[in-house]
Amino acid sequence: MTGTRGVDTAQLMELLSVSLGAYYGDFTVAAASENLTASQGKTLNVLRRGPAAMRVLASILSCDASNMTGIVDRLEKRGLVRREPGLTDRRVKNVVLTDEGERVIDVIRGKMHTTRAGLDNLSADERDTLYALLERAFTSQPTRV
Amino acid sequence: MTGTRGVDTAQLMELLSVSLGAYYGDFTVAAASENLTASQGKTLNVLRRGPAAMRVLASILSCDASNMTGIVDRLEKRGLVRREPGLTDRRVKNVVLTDEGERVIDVIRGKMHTTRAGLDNLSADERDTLYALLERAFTSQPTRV
DNA sequence: GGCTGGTGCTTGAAGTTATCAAGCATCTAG
DNA sequence: CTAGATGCTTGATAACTTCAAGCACCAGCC
Repeated sequence: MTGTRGVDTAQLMELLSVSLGAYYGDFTVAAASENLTASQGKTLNVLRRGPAAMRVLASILSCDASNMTGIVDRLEKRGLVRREPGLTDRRVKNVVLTDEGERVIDVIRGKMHTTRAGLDNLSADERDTLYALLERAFTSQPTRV
Repeated sequence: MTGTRGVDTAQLMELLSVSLGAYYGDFTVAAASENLTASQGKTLNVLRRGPAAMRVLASILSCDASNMTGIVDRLEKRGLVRREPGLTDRRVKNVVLTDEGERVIDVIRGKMHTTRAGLDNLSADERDTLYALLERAFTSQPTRV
């Protein structure tokens, strides 16, 4: 039962922007409830996967490296993150979540009720399908390397 | 047919953040190529559906109404947008795309090559499925309120 | 060794975004 | 007509964002 209708790419991209807006709004409100800006929240969210160098963070967040300096400064001042010198390359600063930072981002994720409720409109099979489609469309290579 | 099975909500939300991050980065780069910030581009993108009052724009973009004033000011100064007084309510300012504004947002959409290429990894049926799933998950239908 | 070029991060300047409090104009209810 | 609510703007303050410039470090090369 796939063929809902003949959706063209433009319509799909339009719906993507709407979906992004809904997700982003949900995330922003959740981050604000922990007194974090959207950019700070996004940074914690990326770091939840593991430590990352400044320039890697900048690349993932699609911003200039110099911008990350200020964002990480403020997160570090709050004790949510810390900089560790790179082992092999001393120019590199690896940014690591502190325990408190990990706690905060998990709280934020838990507060994304709108997104969670939306996904609950799908069955388990449908969520699997959505996962597989997003993975093919948006990740260069599947997680199953 | 990747056949990923048993995906929990947390994994799906993680992939959503990655996917929407990729879309956002693609959009931001495309907007920058037309000398627009991400917020300005998002505003034009919303207006592509039709005119909208300031407070409606603020609501869709999840920001304070006072913030829209500045963004629309700058777009208006460039001739991409214009304010029109509301017909029934004179407090309302309806923001309308100019022909030039319409041209610019269409150019930006056309430059989102990464997203387009990703969607091209899916078959027509799969795109229909993705559309239906995103619609169910992210657009709030007044089904039973 | 010492040079040279390239990379990773930070600083400073300038503009944009974001929120809040306050204000004006207008609408609506009573 | 008055009172309260709504739509938008202004001003203040902080954060974000980019760019150019600079420092520290790495790599290759004579």
